[in-house]
Amino acid sequence: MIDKFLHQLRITEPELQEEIRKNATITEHDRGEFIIKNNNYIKVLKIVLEGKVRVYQESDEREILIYYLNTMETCTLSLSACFEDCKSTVNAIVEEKCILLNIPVRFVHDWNFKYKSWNIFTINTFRESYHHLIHEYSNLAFQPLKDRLFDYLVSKAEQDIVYKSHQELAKELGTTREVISRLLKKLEANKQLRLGQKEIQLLK
Amino acid sequence: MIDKFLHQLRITEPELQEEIRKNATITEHDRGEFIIKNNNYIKVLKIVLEGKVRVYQESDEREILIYYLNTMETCTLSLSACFEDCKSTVNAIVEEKCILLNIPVRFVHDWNFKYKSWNIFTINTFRESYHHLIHEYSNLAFQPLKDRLFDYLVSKAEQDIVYKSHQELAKELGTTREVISRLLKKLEANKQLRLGQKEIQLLK
DNA sequence: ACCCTCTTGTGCCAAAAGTCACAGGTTTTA
DNA sequence: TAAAACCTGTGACTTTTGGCACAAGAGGGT
Repeated sequence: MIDKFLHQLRITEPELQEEIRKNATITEHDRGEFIIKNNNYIKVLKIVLEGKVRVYQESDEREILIYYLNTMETCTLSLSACFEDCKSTVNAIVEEKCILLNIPVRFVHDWNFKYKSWNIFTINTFRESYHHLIHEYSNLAFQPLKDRLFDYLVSKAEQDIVYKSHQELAKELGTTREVISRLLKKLEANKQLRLGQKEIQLLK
Repeated sequence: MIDKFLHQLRITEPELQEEIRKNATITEHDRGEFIIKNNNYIKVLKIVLEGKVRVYQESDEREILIYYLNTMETCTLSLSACFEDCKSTVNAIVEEKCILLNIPVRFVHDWNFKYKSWNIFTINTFRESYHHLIHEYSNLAFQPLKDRLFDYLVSKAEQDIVYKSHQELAKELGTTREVISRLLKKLEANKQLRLGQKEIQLLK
């Protein structure tokens, strides 16, 4: 399991491989479990070896998706916290049963200047996250919700089907269930999709 | 001028100082000049030694502020581009006459693993920008425009006064001039500020 | 079969934000 | 100093989004 991770991230230095094996732990988590909670200190960097984690911000009853962590991805905010002790400003919850690699923060920090491949990993994580977030940011600023919803469905579809409830979509897009229901109805009337129970089929 | 920069960023390695002096150029730019244009390739990392630069995204007639670059700050997106050749997705325009330090991208990339202080500079730039952007993102998602406007004024005030037109505020907050005018009127009626010509005085 | 929870649909109304149109200031500049 | 360009205010209207209430359907478990 770790080998696959080392390979995918192109971590080739034997010393670094050894350090990771020695200092990292592997844990399993079921759907619904919190990996990171808002306002808690971050002690370990978590890398998703398998499964899916949803990272979001909340405010009162609303939520908004920051990003999903898929296989071989790490939480950029945790990574950031490795460079300066700080509290989390987000929540992370397991969406699909997952296996995590946990690396205590002090190593993450040291390795950055010690191992070239770790340095690249760090920089790339920041870069990709930053670009992704800017993109989401301007979508949020410029696009009407209807478009954001449709784009989101397209991006999340597997074989043109999205298996999510309206409530889940609402939370990911930072709005309420009724609004999503109505917009979906409009999209259906527009023949852009077909609605089922917890199942949205994209057309064409 | 460069010395001040080296000192502020705690760049202590003599070799790196030497490299910067040798390879970087200094340029001056007047208000209104474009530093970076959307869709252009990024060839040099620009660091603001003096002055102020506004970095924003645009869509049709609308704009939205990504961040301001103040003294001794660099454009995170340019920094990112140093690690992979790519086009800019933003515009950067000079707001206050400024002096820039220009470093060709290939150096920026190499120095990251070669000089510890440069590595720290890079990581810190990414970290701070990322946190800032997440903060803006959830404001955009959760806060009504009226609150965003007021918070923005507070953050931009010098001695409780903001010297900006409604049009400028609209562009920075991603909305239209009329909306800003009306919200400002409400805030004035609410005794939170007093309106003048291109001048908004915050009260209390 | 029955209960409970989750899911979806929708009517009605309110608030927030955007658009269009126009009028009268102020500042810049030629 | 007169024209042009920018700045502010505002009425009237539309669209978008949100909040509340209620009803009906689906699905799971005991």
